[in-house]
Amino acid sequence: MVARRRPTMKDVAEHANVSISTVSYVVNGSGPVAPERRNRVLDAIRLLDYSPNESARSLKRRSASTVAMVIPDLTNQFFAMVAEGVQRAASAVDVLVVLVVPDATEVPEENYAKLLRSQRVDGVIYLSGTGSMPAAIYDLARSGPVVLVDEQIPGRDLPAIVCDSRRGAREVAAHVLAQGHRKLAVIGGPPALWTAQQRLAGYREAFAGAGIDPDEVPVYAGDYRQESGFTAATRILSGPADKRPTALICANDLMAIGATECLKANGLSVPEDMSIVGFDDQPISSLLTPRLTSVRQPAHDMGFRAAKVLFDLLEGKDGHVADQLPAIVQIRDSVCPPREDS
Amino acid sequence: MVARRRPTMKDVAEHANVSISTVSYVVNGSGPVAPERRNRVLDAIRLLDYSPNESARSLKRRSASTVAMVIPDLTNQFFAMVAEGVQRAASAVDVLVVLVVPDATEVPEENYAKLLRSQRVDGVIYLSGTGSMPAAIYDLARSGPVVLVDEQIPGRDLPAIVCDSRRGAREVAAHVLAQGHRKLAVIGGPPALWTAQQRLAGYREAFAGAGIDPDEVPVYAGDYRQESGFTAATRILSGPADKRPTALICANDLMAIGATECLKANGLSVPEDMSIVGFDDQPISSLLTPRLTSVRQPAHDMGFRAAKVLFDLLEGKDGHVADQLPAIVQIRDSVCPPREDS
DNA sequence: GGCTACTATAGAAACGAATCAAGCACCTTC
DNA sequence: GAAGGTGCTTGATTCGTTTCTATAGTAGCC
Repeated sequence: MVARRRPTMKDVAEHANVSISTVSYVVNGSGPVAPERRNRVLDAIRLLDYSPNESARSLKRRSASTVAMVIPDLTNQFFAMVAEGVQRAASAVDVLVVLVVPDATEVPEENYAKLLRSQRVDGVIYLSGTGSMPAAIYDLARSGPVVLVDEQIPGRDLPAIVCDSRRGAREVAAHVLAQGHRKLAVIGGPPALWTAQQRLAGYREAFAGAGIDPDEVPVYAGDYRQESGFTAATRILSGPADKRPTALICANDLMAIGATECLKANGLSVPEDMSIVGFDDQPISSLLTPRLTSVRQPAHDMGFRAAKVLFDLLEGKDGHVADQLPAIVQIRDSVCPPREDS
Repeated sequence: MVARRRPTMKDVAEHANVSISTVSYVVNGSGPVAPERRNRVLDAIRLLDYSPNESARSLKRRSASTVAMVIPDLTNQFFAMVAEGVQRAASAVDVLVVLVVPDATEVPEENYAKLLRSQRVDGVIYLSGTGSMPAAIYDLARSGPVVLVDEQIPGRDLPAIVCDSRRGAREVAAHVLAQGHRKLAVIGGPPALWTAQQRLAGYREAFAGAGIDPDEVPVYAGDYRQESGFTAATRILSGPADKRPTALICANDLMAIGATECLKANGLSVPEDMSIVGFDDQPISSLLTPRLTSVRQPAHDMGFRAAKVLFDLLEGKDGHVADQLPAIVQIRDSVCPPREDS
C-alpha cells in the first residue's frame, strides 16, 4: 500500500530503449516515429501504467487546460443546467472545469483574478448572479479571457452568450395583458444586472403596446432570490386593496415562487385572485400548483456555447458572438383573466 | 493589448536585488529573511503584480491543490447543496474543486482514474448517483484518496460521510403507519446503492414494528430520478383497485414528485386518495402542493465534512470517519389517514 | 584572537515534459 | 563517388518553483 512514485517519461524511455524525446513524440503525436519503435513505446506505457504529469505539461505549455466557472448559486437549477452544458463542452476537449461559488468562497473578489494570474486556469466563464460586481469582472478580464453568460456589460464589450430576454419578457407580459389585466406590478431583478434591465424593458414595451403607460406600473426591485419575491409581494399587498394589481410579473421563477408563497400565506389564491408569471422556466416550475407560466431559456445550450467561445478565444480564434438564443414563453396555469370586480 | 509575459520569481528577485531563493522564502514564509529585505521583496511583488505560477509549484511540490468532485446530477438540489459544502471547505484552504459530471462526460469511467494518475487532482469526492459503478470506484481508489458521500461499499472500507438513512427511513415509515395506513408500497432506489439498501431496511424495520410482514409490502425499484417515480406509480395504479396501497413510501423526493405527478394525472389527489413521503428534503419539496413530508439530510454539512476528511487524508492524517450525521423527518402535508373504505 | 554556533543569503540541482538544433543513417541523382 | 536530400533519433535546454547545500558574515565565549 506504499504510494509508489508514478512512472515518468524517463522510465518509459528506458523500458522501451528509446530517448525521452521519442516518448514525448509518441504521446503527443508531435514528431515522426518509426512504427516499430512507436509500438515499443506504447507497450511500455501500458505496462507501466504511465500517464503524463499534467503539472509539468502545463508548465511547459503555459496553459493549464482548465477553466473556471463562476456560479452564484448552485441550487438555482438554471445555473446548474448552464453548468452541465459547460461541463459537457469541456469534457469533450479534455478541459477541466473548476467550480467557483462566490458565496461559499473567502475573499472571492481578489481570488478570481489571482486564479488567472497564477495560471491555474486559462479562462473564466462568468454567470452573473444575485448581486453585481462589475469591478471584479473588469479585473478578471484584464488577466485573461472571460466569457459572460446571460449578462452584458455596456461599456466594455466582453464576449457573452445571451438570450433574447427582452423579447421573451415582452411576450410573457403580452400574454398577461391579453388575458385582460390592466392593473399590474413588476418584481424586477437587481437593477445593475443586464438581464434585469432587458426584462424590464421588454415588459415596458408590452405595456406600451397595450396602451398602458409603462411609468404607471410599479416596479419592485428584488435580487432574483425567492425571499425577495416574498418581500416584494408583502409590500404589494400592504397597499390599499382597491389599487392592488391583478397580475404580478416576476423577473425570475424563484421570485415568482416567493411571491406565490406570500399570496398563499395571505389567503389569496393564484391565479384566481392574482395571476403570476416568472422567467427562466426552472424544471420545478412546472411542478408547482398552479404550474407557473414562465419564459424558457436554453440553459444547457447557453453553457455549452459559452464554453465553446471561451475555447476558441484560448486558441486565438477571436470567437465573436453575434447571435442571441431565443427565449420561449411557456404558458401554463398561473395566469387567468382578472375577476370582474377588480 | 499584447499578452505580456507574466513576471516570474526571477523578475521579482532582480527588482528587489536579492536571489531567487530569497523571494521564494518570502512568498512561502519557508525560510529566514531579514525584515528589510523582506519588505523590498514584498514591494517588488506588488509593483510587478506577481503571483506564483501554480503549475511550477505543483510540479515541484507533487500536489495540485485541486480535488475532483464527481456529481451525478447537478440539477438535483441535494447534490448541489453537497457541492456548495465541498466548495466552502475547499476555498478555505485554497484548494480548487473541479467538477465532474459523468453524464456530461465522454468515457467517464476511464477518465476519473486518469485524472488522479496524471496528478491533475490530488483526490476525489464521490457522490454516488443514479446508477452504480462500483468498479470505477475501485479503480479510482487505487490511484489516490477517495471520499464517498452518502454511500458505502461493503467489502472495501473507503472513507465515507453518511447519514443515518436507516433511522430516518424507519421514522418516516413509522409516521405513515401511525396515521393508520396498512396497505403500503415502496418505491426504492437502485438496489446496488447503499442508500437504497439502508432506506429499504429502515422501512422494513418500521413495518415489522407495526406488525406488518415486510415481505408483504411490494417494492418497486427506481433510479432516484423523477421519471422512475412516475413509472413505478403507473405500475402501482395498474393493479386491481381494491389491492391498491393507501400510502407510497419513496426513497427520494424526486421519485415522490414523479409519483405525485402520476397520481394527479390519473385523477387521484394527494394525500386524500394516497399519502406520499419522500427522502432528501430538497428545498423545492416544501413548495409543492401538498407540501411533501420527507427526511432531511444535512447536505451542506455532508459536503463540508467530506472535503475536510479528504484534506486530512491528503496530509497523511489518516482521518477516520466514525460518526453518521442525523437524518431528520420533516412532517408536512402529504400524509393523512387513509379513507375509511380502503 | 581563535574557536564554535549561528544566521542570512546565494547557488545549483531537481521536478517532468516539450522542443529546437543537430546528428546519423540511408537513398537519390548526376 | 561525391553532393544533397529525406526521415528518424537524440541530447540539451527550457518552463518557474522549491529546497538542499555551501558560504559569508556576525556574535558569543573562554
